[in-house]
Amino acid sequence: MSVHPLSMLVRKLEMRSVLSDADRSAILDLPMTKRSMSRSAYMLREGEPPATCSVLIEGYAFRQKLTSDGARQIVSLHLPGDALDLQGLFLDLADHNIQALTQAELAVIPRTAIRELMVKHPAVSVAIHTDITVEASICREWLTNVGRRQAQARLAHLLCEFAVRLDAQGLGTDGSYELPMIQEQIGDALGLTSVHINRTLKAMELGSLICRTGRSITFPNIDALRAVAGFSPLYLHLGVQGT
Amino acid sequence: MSVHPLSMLVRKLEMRSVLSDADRSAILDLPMTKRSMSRSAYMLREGEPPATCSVLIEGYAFRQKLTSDGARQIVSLHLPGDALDLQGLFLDLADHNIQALTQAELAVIPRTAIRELMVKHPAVSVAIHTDITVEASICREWLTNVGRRQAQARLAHLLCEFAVRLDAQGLGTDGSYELPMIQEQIGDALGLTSVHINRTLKAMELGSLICRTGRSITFPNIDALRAVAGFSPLYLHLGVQGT
DNA sequence: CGTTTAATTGAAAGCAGTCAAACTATGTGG
DNA sequence: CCACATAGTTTGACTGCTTTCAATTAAACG
Repeated sequence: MSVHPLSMLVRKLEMRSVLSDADRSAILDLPMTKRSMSRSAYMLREGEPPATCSVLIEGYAFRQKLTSDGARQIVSLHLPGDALDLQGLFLDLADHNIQALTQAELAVIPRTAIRELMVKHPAVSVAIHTDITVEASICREWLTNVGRRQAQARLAHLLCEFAVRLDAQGLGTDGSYELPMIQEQIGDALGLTSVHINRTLKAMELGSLICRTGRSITFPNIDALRAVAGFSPLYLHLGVQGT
Repeated sequence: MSVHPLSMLVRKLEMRSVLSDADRSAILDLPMTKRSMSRSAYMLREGEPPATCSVLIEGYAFRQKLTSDGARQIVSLHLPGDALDLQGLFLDLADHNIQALTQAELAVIPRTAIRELMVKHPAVSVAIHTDITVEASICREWLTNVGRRQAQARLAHLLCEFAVRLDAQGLGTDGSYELPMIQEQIGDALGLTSVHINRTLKAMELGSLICRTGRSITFPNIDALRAVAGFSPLYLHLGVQGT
């Protein structure tokens, strides 16, 4: 059964906004070209005008900023079904880089097409703005995570968030998943070094908070993990199901 | 000469979006009630539905999140003319707290009035969404600041940002300003302790990056400060003037 | 297989945190 | 205007989390 490439985006927008049949099909009728990105490939660079807006069909991606002395901070993570850079619709120049985290498949949509869609379908406009706003909320939580939690809690928090978001996109595998990031990237997302990520993972394993086989992680006691993280999913704005 | 309370908001929105005379006066005609907030008073609490949307007329405010073990992270700072919680228009529950940083004057506007305004005036809608998006951009930069810079660069970055934003709102006093935060709040914004803020301020004073008299700060060499911070104002999306 | 990339581990150093005390400013009531 | 209380700043000594540097092992890839 072949699924429409944008159906996951529709699904995601409908988690937080109400769309009519007309809205739905207008989204699915958006003009788009498919594109494959290899691991680490740049989809957008800081300082460039965001020409297009893509939706992740398969694989993972992240946004990233570099400081003047070359350090990297990952500022967001994207799952299949996520729209990359909807915010670029409102800004002339990108303030960050977007990169493929794994080999990825994109649906590339012209900015103008989305703009027109938003004018014709106010509900879609609201849905898109809601999505942008939720992303901002996640960023605030990440800031809190990096600014105010220690390594283990920070890492636990990221793992909890990833689990909830996978579930929300219908990609959940119940108590276990394949983490698409190498330890250096985890560090870049959490404001830590890869070496310390390694040690922290080991410590969490020792504490029976996680089990690892390669890059696949299992959570024997998700409640304990949430407690360590101080995780509360309110900021993901998923409604009651995200509890 | 008495100025309209919302004129600073209009000014701010026009920095990044084009508004017609009709758009401008529609904003100025928004129904509102004035309200005074004393220092530290809460304007919105996490978990609550955001009932209204206020604009800061005078004084300063900040957003803040608390972790489960009581630590606080300040996630944004607001100057006179800033709209507080425009993003609340799209979410059912607040994911953070908003507090007055100093004694402050607000124009409180009903959510519905803004919603109606946005429907009738698409340009205002775009301006508001642009504003929300820029706030998200600032959050990403803060995340990078906290995650990847050391104390002195982190603090220097905050000081640079504050200077540029004051200028942009027409509140600049050229090479010097009164910082509205106590050292503990600076620490909460930067993911550091108040003690360390104190020591870092002292170090920067010794290094002739800043001069202090009470809470007023002067910048004898703003270029050196920017260099220490690795500050680039692109993320504020002010156009060329923010360079 | 050999090569590259990533994970792991150890030892040492450093940045920032903690705790506690002293000092200064600010504000209030008498 | 003083005395006192409170809030905020400053400083010292010590601890500790995280980084750095370097080397080793394991995994992934062509």
